Amino acid sequence: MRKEIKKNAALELNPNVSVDCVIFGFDFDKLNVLVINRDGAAGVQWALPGNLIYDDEHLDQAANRVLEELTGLQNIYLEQIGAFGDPNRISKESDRSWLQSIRAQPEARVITVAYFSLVKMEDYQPQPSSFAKSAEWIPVNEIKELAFDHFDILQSAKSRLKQMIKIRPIGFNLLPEKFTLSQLHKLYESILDKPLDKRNFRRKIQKLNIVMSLEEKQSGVPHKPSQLFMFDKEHYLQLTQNGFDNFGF
Amino acid sequence: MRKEIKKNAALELNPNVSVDCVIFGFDFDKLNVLVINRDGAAGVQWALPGNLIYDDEHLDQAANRVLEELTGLQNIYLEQIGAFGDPNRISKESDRSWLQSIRAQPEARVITVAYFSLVKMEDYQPQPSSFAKSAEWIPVNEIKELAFDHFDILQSAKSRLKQMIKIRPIGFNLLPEKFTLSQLHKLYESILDKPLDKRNFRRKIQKLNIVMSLEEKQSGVPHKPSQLFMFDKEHYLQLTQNGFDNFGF
DNA sequence: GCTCTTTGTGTCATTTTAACACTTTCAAAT
DNA sequence: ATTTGAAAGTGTTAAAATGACACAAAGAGC
Repeated sequence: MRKEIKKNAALELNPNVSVDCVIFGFDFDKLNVLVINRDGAAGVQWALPGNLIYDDEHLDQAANRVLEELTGLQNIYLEQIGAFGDPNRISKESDRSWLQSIRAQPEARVITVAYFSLVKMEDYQPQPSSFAKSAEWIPVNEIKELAFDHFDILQSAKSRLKQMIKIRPIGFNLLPEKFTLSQLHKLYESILDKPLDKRNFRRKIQKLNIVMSLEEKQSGVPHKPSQLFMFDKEHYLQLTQNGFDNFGF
Repeated sequence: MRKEIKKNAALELNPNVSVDCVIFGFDFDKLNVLVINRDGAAGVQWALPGNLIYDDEHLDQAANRVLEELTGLQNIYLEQIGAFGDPNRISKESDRSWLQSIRAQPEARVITVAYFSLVKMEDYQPQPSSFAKSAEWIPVNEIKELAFDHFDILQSAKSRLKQMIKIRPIGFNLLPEKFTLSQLHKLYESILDKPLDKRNFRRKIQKLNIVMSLEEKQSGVPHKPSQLFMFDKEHYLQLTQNGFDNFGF
């Protein structure tokens, strides 16, 4: 009988726990984050996509759900950053009133579990004016403020990404299937936020054996066309499993 | 007025969020974890110390509180691992009945936020039979099972510790103020779970400039007495702040 | 003074890193 | 057809880091 009650509760939101996603995308030039906007009194205000979890839902499931509800994408690289739970996280008045409009219990103490995810930007171009909430890609470095404690979460996400990319070749999730080494190079520079020597970078990547050069070349570019590469899943998996200490740039 | 209500709620436990602590200690030979025991039908069952959070409490505060309630220790190194929230985490029958006995809402969906902490074992020796719950240091490698999802949490804690110790010199939190290089050496071997060449280890540590050799030597040991060292806070802080990429063993 | 146990130390061959500049290839413009 | 602009691609060298390896020194206990 207790079980029955729980089953009925299946579709109930847990008022105390939410997930928020820091969704990174790379436009071949810089790192971007997908944010949703709300129109407030003081102009546009950005927030990370997120929502309360359902009572019978895994945290990872909830994050995937939020991601899919927003972008329609499935099977996306997603990793937990951690829990954020300052009881005073809703300090700004604008945050308060926003919550009033979307939550059944706007004053509840909420712990949020943050995730970061890596998507290929080509896979999702937000429509300029979609229905409920409109989303937008914003360059990471241009973001100075976000709702709630989302700016802190973003900072954590950035540093976690920085850390992870030195340990595992997750950067590939941000690139299309075929890419050039220059694009990969630029990607690493964007994430690590510092210039990397071109020749040393290429040497290091190639020695890892995680990229395979294709027969194909770029075309239509007004300069020497670049070799295209794919990444070598077998070696990649091996490396991610064995831990792979040394990607140190 | 809303505020008043919140104030009254200050002492209320949030039924949906708990913290659990993986408390590591080093006995100069191997890594240990502090677990609390419960007597069940099927013999002794260990669990990580943890509890529900209060509604007005920071997560970090809650973890510190749990740690202090159990050991009396304050200002301990503590770092969040992440949130664990399998809705089926209470699958074992023994877990269920235990919860019945300690929680007001034993069936509630609980998200737990896990922390790992590093303490000097000399600072806390659990009394063989303290009052409510008795705690015990158990060698990490001997732990095969824990209540709830605590075993998963322990695994995460171990791998996080492995990771962190390569990036920051946090190992010092596990040693007394004065220690020998052999002790430090053994500590690293225990955490990384592999042998490290003695001379190469010493070379590397010394080059980092985070240890200062004291004038003092070990005494009373039936072999050549070892030089004692302290760690150099200034250099340590510098290194932890600047990120410090390369501790790679 | 002999034994046991742990400390403490140096070298060398190999690998890894960082710094650095010029030629090639294509498209577009003239 | 030739020129121009823009990014691709490529190798060497000096310095630093790594990993492998063995033996003498110091004290306690007998």
